[in-house]
Amino acid sequence: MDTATEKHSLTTLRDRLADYMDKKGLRSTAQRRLVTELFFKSDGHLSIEDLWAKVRRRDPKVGYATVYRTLKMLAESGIAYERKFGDGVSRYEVAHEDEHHDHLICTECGRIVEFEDEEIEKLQEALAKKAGFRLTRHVHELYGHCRDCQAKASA
Amino acid sequence: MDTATEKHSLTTLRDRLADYMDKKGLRSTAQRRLVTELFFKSDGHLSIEDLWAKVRRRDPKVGYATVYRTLKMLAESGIAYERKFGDGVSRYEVAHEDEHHDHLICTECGRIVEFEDEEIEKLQEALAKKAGFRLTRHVHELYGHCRDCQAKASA
DNA sequence: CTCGATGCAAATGCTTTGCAGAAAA
DNA sequence: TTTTCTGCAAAGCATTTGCATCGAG
Repeated sequence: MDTATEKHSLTTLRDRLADYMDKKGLRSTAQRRLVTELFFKSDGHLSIEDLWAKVRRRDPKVGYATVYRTLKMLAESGIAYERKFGDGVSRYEVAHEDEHHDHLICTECGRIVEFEDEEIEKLQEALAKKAGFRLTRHVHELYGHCRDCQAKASA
Repeated sequence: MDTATEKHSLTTLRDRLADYMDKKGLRSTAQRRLVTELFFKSDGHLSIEDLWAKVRRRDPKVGYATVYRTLKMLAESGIAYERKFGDGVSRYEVAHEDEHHDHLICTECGRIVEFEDEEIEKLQEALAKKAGFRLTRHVHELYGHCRDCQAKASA
């Protein structure tokens, strides 16, 4: 494992991407550099539309399909995760190595909070094994109202 | 709570539905009776398409939209759950009172196995509380390969 | 030069809806 | 008769893709 300071650095992400593109013979274009940079710097959980908006502030000529295809590339390379929460829109987030988390989603304001729980991971692994399954991935999303929205509701 | 013997009976489901339709002023039609009966008798996790196929074996004139709208009605009444697993298709299953379960899904053959885990439920409730969330629902899906598909793969 | 990448527009795939005719109540 | 329901076809909507053109290597 990397040291704590460089574990989540942008440099690491850029290197991983460069390796992947090199191996696959993919080309480095101005559009791809723009899309990936803005993606890496974002908070995560962006829809294609969200990222496209950011990209177009810098270069209005970039097409939706390019952002779409670049995010797909990031997902295939393992640098991004593609998530579908309940609203029918795909969202993407940076996939930091050796880190895994799930999500709490506020159905009032759309806020997304990440969580990790070793205990739950172990239980689900054990339970899958008992059912004869070998797990490859899982989806664990908790929907509800965040503190702020509860306060607003009772005000 | 009902006695164990009638807890999951079709009679109970039919009664719950009758109550709901009565309260809402919804009408009992031949199509709705056919769709709901076939749905109640099925194993669960049916797509609209799946149920439509069953319905049309009995009455080829029933339209897709009628099955769609009837399932929506069942979901709104709380008699069915609408689920979206990774494949972009909505699936419906009977929502038995006082029972909750999550799913193991084989990404090879599509098999769906239900599971329940008190421990996990408690942990996620605790964790949500700590984050200031009041939970309304959750999605917990475990994807992997079932025993049969593992066997096939190594054969 | 060559082959992959881009931008646009059109195609998908599923869900949802408008509407005229059919049928409960 | 009045109001809801049905079936069909069309509209929505996010995601994907075909293709002529552009540009990295």
